Amino acid sequence: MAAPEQILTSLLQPVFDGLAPGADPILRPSSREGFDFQVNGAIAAAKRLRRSPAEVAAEVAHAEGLEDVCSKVEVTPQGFVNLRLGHHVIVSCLAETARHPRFGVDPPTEALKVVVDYSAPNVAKEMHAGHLRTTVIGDCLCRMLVFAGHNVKRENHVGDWGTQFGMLIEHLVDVGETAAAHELSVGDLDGFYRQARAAFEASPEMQERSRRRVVALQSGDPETLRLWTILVEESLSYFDEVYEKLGVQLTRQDVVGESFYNPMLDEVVAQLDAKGLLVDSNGAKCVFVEGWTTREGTPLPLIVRKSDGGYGYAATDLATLWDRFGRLKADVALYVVGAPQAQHLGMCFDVALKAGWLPSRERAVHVSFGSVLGPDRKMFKTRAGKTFRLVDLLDEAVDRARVAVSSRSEDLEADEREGLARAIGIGAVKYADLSTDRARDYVFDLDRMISFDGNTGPYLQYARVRCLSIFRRAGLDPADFSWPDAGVTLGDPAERALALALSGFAGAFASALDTWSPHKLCAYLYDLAGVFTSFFESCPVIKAPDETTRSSRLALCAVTSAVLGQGLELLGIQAPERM
RNA sequence: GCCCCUGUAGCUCAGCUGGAUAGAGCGGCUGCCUUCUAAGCAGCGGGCCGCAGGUUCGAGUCCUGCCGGGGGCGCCA
Repeated sequence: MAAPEQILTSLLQPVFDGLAPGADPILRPSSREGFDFQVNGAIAAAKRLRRSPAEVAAEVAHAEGLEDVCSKVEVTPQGFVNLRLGHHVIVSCLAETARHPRFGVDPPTEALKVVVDYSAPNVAKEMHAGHLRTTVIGDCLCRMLVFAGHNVKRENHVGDWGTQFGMLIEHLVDVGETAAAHELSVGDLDGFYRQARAAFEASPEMQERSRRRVVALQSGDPETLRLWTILVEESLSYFDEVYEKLGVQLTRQDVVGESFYNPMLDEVVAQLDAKGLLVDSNGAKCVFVEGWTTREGTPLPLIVRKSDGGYGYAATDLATLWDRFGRLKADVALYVVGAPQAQHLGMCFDVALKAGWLPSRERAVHVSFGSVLGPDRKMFKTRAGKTFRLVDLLDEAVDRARVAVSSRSEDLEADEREGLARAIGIGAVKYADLSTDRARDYVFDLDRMISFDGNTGPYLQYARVRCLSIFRRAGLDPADFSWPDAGVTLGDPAERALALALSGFAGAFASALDTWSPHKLCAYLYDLAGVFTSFFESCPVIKAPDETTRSSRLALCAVTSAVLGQGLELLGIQAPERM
C-alpha cells in the first residue's frame, strides 16, 4: 500500500462496485492546480445508469474514508472528482517507499524465468550504431527484470556460423594466423572482413577453397575448427572490450552463438516434419503459416531448409525457441531485435506455437526498436555509405565529455576527471537511446546528448550529485541516514511535490517493465530530478530555519539520492559522486 | 501491389488500457550566483496533434480512407 493511487483506489472501488460491479474509477493524475488526482469514472458510470454525472460524482466524493486521506475533494458539474492528498498520507507513503528494500517494488507473485536475447554482434564484423540499441535496451530490461525479482537468462546470440566462415577462414590462412589474430584483437574487424570479401570476389580459386572450407567446418574437421575458434575468440575478446566500455553486463558466459544451435537443427526440422508442418516448395522445406502472404497474396513461406540442403536463419531462430521453451523452460523469451525483423520473427513465433513449443503466443516477445538515423534523418552512415563503428561513437562522446569536465570540474583530480568523462559520455549516449520510445527511429546527435541540458543522462547524474553534496557539506552519509523521529513535514510546495514524486517510483517502474519500455522509467526519473532541483533551489537544507525542517529535508534528500541512484543503476548508467 | 512502424511547437521528444485549458527540453526573450555545485532555477512567447470522415457524454489517443517518412515482402543473416 505504498502508492497513493492504491490507497485511493481501495477507497473508491467499493463505491463503484455499488454502482456497477467491477466498474473502473478511472483514477488519473491531475494536472489541475492544487489537485493530485482526478476520478473520471463517475461520468462513464452515470452514462450507463442514465443518471446525472454530477450526482454520481457527489456519491463518489462521499466514499467512506476519502475525507480522511484527502485535504480537498471537489466535484465539478461535468462529473469530475478532483482530489488533493492530505500531507499525512504523502508522508506515510514516502516513509513506506524509503523503508522498502526496493522502493515499493514488491516481489512478483510468481518469479518468471525470462530469457533475453540481445546484442548479437557478428564474428569478424564490427559492432556499429545499430548494435547500440539492442545492447543498451536489452541490458536495461535485464537489470529491471532482476530488480523485479525474476529469473533472468541473458543470451548473446552471436553470429558465429554460416557459409561466410569458409571465406573468413581462408582469408585467415592467407594472412597468417598471427597477423590475423592481431588485426582482429585491435578491433579492425571491418578491415579484416572487407579484405576477405574483396579477395573472395576477385579470385575463383579463393571461392572454391572457401566452399570446401565450409564443408570441412560443418563436418567438424579439427584443423578447420581450430582456425574457426581463432576468429571467434579474437572477436569475442573485442566484444568484451566494447561491453566493458559501454558498461553492460554481458560476459562470455552469456554467449550462445548460432553454432550452439547447429546440432539441434536436424531435430528441429524433424519435429516440424513429424507434425506435418513441412511443405516441399521448389526443393526447399517450408512452413506456411496463416496470415502471412507475399506481394502477390500467395502464402508466404518460412524457409527452414534451403533447396541445397543447408539451413537458413529461420531454422536457427526456430531452434532458439525450441531450446528456450524446451530445455531452458522459459516462461518468457524476449527478442531485442530491430523492427525490420518483425515479419520474420512473427512467423517464427507462429510456427513455434503451431509446433507446440510455445505454450502461448504472448510468451515470445519481439522487443522491437527503430533505426538509428544520422543528422540527415537517413540511416546512420558515413558519406561513403559505411556504418560508424560503435567504439568510435563512444570514444567521441567521452572526448566531448572530457572537454566539458576539464573546463567545469577543474578542482577534481586528473583520474577522477577521466572517470567522470567516461561516466558522462557513455551515460549520455545510453540515456539518449533509452529515453525515447524504442519503437521510433531516433537521430543520433552527439551535440544534443552531451549538451547536458534537458532530458539527458548528465542532468540526472547532476541532480543526484547536488543531492549528495548536501550530505557531504553536512558531514553525513546518506546511506546510513536514519529516518527522523520528528517525522517529515511538508510545509513548502516543493517539499510536498518531491515527496509525492518519490512515492511514484514503483508505479513508474511497473509500467516501464509491463511494456518493455525503458523510456517510461527515464521519463519518471527526469521528472523526479526536475522536482528535486526545484526543491534544491527553494528549500535550503543545511541552513533550514529549524532543526525539524532540516532533518525532514535531509530525509527527502536521502530518499531522492537513493531513488535516483537506483534508477540510474537500472538504466545501466554510472552515477558519479561529484561533477 | 500487400504488410509493419511512424507523423504532436522552428528543432528533438513526452502524452500512462479515451478524460477538463495537449506537456518538457533546445533555440528566442526576461529575471536569478556574498547562502547546500548556475552542467541549475523562475517566468514570457510559441500548436487546425499530417488531412478527411466515423464511434463516444468526451478523441492527440479507438475505427475507416487518403497524404508524407522509414522498413519488410521465397532459398543472405
